[in-house]
Amino acid sequence: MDGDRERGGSGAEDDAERAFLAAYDPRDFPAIAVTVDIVALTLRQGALHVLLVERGGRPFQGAWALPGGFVRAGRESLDEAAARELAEETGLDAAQLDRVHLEQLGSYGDPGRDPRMPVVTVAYLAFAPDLPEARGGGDASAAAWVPVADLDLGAGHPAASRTRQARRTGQSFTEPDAARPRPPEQGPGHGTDGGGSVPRPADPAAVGSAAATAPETTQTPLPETVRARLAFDHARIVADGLDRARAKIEYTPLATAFLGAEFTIVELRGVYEAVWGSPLHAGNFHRKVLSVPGFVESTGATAARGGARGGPRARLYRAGDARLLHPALLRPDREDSVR
Amino acid sequence: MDGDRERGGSGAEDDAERAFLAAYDPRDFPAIAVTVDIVALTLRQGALHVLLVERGGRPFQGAWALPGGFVRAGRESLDEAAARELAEETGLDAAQLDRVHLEQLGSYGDPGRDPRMPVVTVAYLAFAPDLPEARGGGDASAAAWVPVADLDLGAGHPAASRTRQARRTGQSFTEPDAARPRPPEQGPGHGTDGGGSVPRPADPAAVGSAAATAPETTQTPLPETVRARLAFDHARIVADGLDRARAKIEYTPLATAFLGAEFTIVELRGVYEAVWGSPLHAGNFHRKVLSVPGFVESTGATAARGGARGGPRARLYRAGDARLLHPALLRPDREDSVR
DNA sequence: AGAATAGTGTCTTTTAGACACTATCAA
DNA sequence: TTGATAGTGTCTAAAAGACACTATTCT
Repeated sequence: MDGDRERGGSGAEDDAERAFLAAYDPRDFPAIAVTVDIVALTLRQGALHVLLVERGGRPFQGAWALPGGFVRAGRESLDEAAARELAEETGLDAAQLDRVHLEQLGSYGDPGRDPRMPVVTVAYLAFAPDLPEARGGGDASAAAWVPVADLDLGAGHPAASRTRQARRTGQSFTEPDAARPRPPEQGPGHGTDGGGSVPRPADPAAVGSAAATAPETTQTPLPETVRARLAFDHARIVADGLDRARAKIEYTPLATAFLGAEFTIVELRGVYEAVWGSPLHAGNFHRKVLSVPGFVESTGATAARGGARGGPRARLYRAGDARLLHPALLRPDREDSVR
Repeated sequence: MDGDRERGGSGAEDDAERAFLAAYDPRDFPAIAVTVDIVALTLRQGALHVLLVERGGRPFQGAWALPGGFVRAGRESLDEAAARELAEETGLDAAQLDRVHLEQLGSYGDPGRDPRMPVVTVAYLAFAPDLPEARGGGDASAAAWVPVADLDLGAGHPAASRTRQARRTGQSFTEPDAARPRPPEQGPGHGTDGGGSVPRPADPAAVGSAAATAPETTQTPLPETVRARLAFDHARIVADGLDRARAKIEYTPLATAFLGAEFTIVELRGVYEAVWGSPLHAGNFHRKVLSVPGFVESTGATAARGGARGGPRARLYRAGDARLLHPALLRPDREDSVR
């Protein structure tokens, strides 16, 4: 439903329609502020990072929040607003933005989520290749790519995964998210998606090649405040975004959106390991990726040099033309605990 | 991001925070009307139906639209607004509503989607068991369950599936949706979901048992106007909802939400066939459903009578406690055309 | 009696995953 | 030279799907 449907009237001639619209007063209707917020994910040094901004104003002054802003009513679509805000916050130009995958995540409008007024935010999820350091552009006092592992997303675990699905079912998580079953997506509202309680540990410290590829270059020492909870309900939005990302790379080739135009299978595996938070079998992963039609296509070239500590030079690939992976790359570790 | 972050200020003491909020004027911010619209699906006589209301007022007077209405700013969550509107439109009480699955589908806010003013609608998707005839309650002049097959959802095909994903990629659909690969979900905005262009036809007229179970009881002769395009962008929202529904029953036990508390495997198969629009192998389906842990559990009882034209009495089951199906029931027919 | 139907058995193909192995390259 | 690494081969188990078959019930 859109707008009212109370006021009657009969006869649907164009003239009457035009007259009606001319006499229409939008202020007769309840209004809510509408914003977009972006969960922008990227890989830096083999670890998953999310773009956050430090709030310059109240409320939650000094706290970290998702980049975003008001939708320009009637002048842009929600998608356009999200792209615009992402560009403003990252300083990306149109060409770079083109390489970023952007999709709607869901809307959040609980009363009181913003203490000032009713605000509905339409959250977006972005997958970006490694981007230049965020300039605290726009109106944020600072912007930074923050390792997802450093966030406290509300369930008391560092890896940040179990969202309200898990909380809803009352299951207690004793393991990081690698053990979660694949959650098909859905809006943030209701749902039947699982959270799995899984007994078997999957050593998160040993997330193989992702970490291996990256020497101990501790970039931007992260502000203490990041460990504090995010502003508004942004912790939940980020958690939902991570859930979506983890599910999405199972069925789509979107993992390639985290990489450059050309990449090796090992780098691609690094994406999956970083997003899923668990190591994958190198040999099987390699064979599987090549067996999915349209996932990647060979460039014929090979990487400039071999593995970090030796080994043959890896072949280079670029993203294929598939929009869906078939067969899919299912997450391991969901045991049979999908109940 | 929520609300402004421009106005500076330092020091985050609680008193200052309170003072700030007291002095805050929400009218400083651009406002947009926010509504919820519900794509409510159910099965009637073995065919998938969607709940529509006839618009009593302008614009689109006399056209069919999704049920929905304004969100009561600050007084209810989006989920609550959707549940309220659904109850109002169907006349369901709380107990019945409890058996309806409701989840957020996505938000739609293109400029001009409502000719009167900027409106963002948060669409919801509902799966309901066969409900009493919709009373044109609330403010709609009429409400009716309309067979999805009778809708013209914009791509020139009766089955209503290919959405803007297909249009975006410029693929031309020559087949109904049975041939679509499984689309992982995503918001309505961007995406990489496929639309598959598939050569092999899957006779949509022969949707086996679903139709077979239902004798030729042509219910409510459908108004001519339904074949006209839906109001606003509701055709696209319905198409997105159908896509979501088709994907969702692959990985979740939500197909049971279309049935009563107790059901037979054959009835469950009818749900899949109606939603996917293609016949399934009875024997394999039966074995597969029973092999998925937590999908259904036996009640011990059997149906009152056997199949319509003979056969043994089917056993009765109820929904199990699984939130996800593992292994999933993947849609057939996606060929290898997932590219 | 005849026909349709619920449910099971069995076989083949595909896919997932474990493991072993070779060839290549960095240090 | 040593050791890590890219990539392949092979085997087993799980799952998908085709087909045949039995037993039960309606007309």
